[in-house]
Amino acid sequence: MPVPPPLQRSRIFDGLTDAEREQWLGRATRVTLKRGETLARQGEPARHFYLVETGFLKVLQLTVEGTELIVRFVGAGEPFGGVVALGNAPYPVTATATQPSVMRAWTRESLATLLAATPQVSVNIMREMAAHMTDALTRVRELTTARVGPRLAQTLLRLARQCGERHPEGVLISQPLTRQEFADLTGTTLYTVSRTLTKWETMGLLQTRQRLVLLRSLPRLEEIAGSDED
Amino acid sequence: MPVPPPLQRSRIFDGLTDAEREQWLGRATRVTLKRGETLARQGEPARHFYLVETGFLKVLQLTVEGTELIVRFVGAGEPFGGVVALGNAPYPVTATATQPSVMRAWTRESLATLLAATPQVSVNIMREMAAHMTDALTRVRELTTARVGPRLAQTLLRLARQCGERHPEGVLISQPLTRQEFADLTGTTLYTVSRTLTKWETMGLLQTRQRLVLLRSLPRLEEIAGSDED
DNA sequence: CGGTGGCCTTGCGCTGGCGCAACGACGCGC
DNA sequence: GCGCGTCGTTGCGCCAGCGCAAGGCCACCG
Repeated sequence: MPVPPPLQRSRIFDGLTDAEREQWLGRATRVTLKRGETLARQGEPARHFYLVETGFLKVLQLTVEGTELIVRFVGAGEPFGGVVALGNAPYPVTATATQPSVMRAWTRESLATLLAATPQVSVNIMREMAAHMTDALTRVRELTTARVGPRLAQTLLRLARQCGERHPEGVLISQPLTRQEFADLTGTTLYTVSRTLTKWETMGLLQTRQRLVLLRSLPRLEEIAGSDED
Repeated sequence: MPVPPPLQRSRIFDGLTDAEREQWLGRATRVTLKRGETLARQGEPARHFYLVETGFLKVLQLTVEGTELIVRFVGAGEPFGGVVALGNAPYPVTATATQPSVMRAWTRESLATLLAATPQVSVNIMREMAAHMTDALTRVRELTTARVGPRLAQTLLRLARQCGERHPEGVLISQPLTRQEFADLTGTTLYTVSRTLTKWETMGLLQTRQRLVLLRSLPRLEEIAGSDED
């Protein structure tokens, strides 16, 4: 049985032999999710470690008052729940499929066994986590120092890196996102997002149709992201 | 040679026998820092893993433009640099002593050897890191939703947890911090911090002398922190 | 003891961006 | 084709909080 490419290329398996990869994948079960279904709920005990085979997840944190924070998106080849499944803390976040998705899942026990056999993977998981940490700190820094314009530009560029598709006229952010979601990611309101995007659209920097955004000039967006103007 | 108490109690060594602890500490070297000296600089290769024996560190992230973000403080018994020392990424942050400090240091190589012998420690490190992640996300959420008042109250309460000392009239934040530092931690300006603290002082919620803050009513501060008023 | 430098306070004017309200566009189901 | 629900746009008023500028307090030093 051939292993699907995205899993082969997952950074989680960096430095492993093909045999070791097979060993991991042989122990996994498959979970399929419909659009909108939830994989893990904040507060529930973390029983599994997941890897996205195909699809896309939205990771949320819910506050006591019910407001939600979009933590990140998880695409093909990316892991979810690695660290918590090792300790015995509950999931600190909720993960929901934003499109039909197929996951590979390992139980805590399999994970422990496999990590003991191939310790390189735990280093890879930590590396992944360190990257998320850097991301989170970048967000904090931007929120405390940058104005809305640059922050929104950053958000667009980050999304382009995470789920951008090459397109004849630029880079298309392949995930449909509402204005509210852009606002949540940027730390502003849907009104300001709407106003700013329409302004940039008239300037020719990008193009929006429905919930999709096509970035037409990465350099100029990077310029905005780096400056303190919008 | 008796092991200093703060290290004994470090969460990093949870689940270890006394002998295993001794094994770790026997491999460590001691580093002493004067006030203001820097232990690790952002961008430098991460060669060591540290544990604070006594003292206090300020962890900063510097932006390209030179603005600095206070990431966290590290007190006695707490680790620094655990994850990066495992991978081969450079330090993502700078750590500076805010008072005379004594550290224990392990090289990458010792760390790898010791972790192989006592894998529980890597789980402990990950747990620690997960806590920092939660902290960072809490900060992001607060910055995007809460007003300055509640955020500042949160900051004070967090500091009280990290380095609070019982005091006949309340809890004293044992670290001297400038208004600018409170502002950096809260995501506001020194002006607003000053105004808010003086207001709370007249209300009897707290008392400031020099750079020290004495919290006199945790319940009322928690109330402010949780509401959307100030 | 007077000077110097670092930190804190506070009055004041200004504005970025929030958020209501009203309306428009689009897709979907019946 | 019509109605309904979701999402996006935009005019407008408003205010939280920023940041300058001026002044005060305090510690430290020669």
